[in-house]
Amino acid sequence: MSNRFPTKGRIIFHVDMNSFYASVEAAYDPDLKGKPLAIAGNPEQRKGIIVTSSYEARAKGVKTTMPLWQAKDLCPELIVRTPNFDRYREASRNMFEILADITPYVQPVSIDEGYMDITECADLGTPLEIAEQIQSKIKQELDLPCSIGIAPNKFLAKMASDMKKPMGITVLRKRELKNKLWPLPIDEMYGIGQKTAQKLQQLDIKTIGDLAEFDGYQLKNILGINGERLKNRANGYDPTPVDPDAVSIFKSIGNSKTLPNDTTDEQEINLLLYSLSDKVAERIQRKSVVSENIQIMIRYHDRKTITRSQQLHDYVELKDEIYKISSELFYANWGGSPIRLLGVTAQQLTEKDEITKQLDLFTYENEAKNEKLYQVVDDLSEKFGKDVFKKTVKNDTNDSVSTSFQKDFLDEFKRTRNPRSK
DNA sequence: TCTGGGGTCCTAGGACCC
DNA sequence: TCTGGGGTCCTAGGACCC
Repeated sequence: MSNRFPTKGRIIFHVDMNSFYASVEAAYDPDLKGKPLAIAGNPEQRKGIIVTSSYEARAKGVKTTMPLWQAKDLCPELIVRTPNFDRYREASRNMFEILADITPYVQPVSIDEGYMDITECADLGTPLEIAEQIQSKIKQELDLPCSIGIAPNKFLAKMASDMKKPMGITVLRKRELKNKLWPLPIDEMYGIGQKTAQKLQQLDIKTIGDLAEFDGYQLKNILGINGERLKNRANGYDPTPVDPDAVSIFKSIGNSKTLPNDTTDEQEINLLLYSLSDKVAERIQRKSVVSENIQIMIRYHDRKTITRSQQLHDYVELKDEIYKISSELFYANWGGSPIRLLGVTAQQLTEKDEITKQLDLFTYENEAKNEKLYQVVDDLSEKFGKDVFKKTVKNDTNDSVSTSFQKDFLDEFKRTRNPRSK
């Protein structure tokens, strides 16, 4: 079978919305256009940090994650709005629909950016024409600005979209790397944050070009496998495909919250753990997945953060199950000092469809029609108790009953059938 | 009276198995 | 009288991104 995602001679777009939240607000309320605008949380609740700001605000030095009071010091005329996430989600949906009109090979990476593989879209025009078409459609229909990078792979497209903002379209060809990419300072490279930039500075690597030409062996020693990858990217090599399905595969689903004030009050802590568990449960159920591992996060007064997780032998999805585990983890690990933030995350997710398939006895029945199999099931049923189907009644939201196998049983079952697995 | 909340991927050590 | 080598799973933490 031929490769669905050719890695040679591809044409990749990176579409990046410009100061997305601020732009959506300005599209909603045109009076905000051309003014220094910031989206920020409520300072009363210790969330007074800048989430996004307009270019006019950025010109005054306002930056993302800056505390609100600091932003106002720099820009006293700053207009501040609290986030309207429903608005942003809708704008995002509309934006991705415009992209999907061009090709099905669209990979959203966040609410406001995504990759497209337009290699097979030659009949729609040149890449530049297609990019112009997308950009003007998003502007006309949604009143939102974006920048588009055009390149032979995702990394270069990402770097290209950053080169001209707002409303830029930048083509970055392999032969242009030396002139366009290599002169950039190392900390502007995607994948290089503060820590890595520091390490590289010590090796006298100051630009992406320096990195591209640096000794690969030494890089690998210092940065591990990432060193190799970064050097490859600096040389314009990135084979990763545009994967439209990537976004739907969640590895974890979590909620966390910074408290209005640091606390040791157990009632407050329990209440928060419960509401976080509730939110996580609601989200995993909406996505029709179940979890085999629950993690909690505790951040203390001094911002020191610990995580503790529990590997489960059963699938969980209900808020009471998640709360119980979170609570146990919390009390087993809390030292008693004041808490700034709590988080609950469900990990090792499996789609419910998948487990019902996996766990459906009839699948095995068809697969191996022999008596021994039934013997195995009988033996194991005896060992694990008759009730190998675990019935769980969802509380509150509805009366539905979900049925699943006990995981222990399934593992044992599989092992018995195929001793080589595991 | 600094530093939110949502994620992904990688690493390193220990347990355990063959 | 001396401890190999490969592999997987699990846990905790760190780096990075938007």
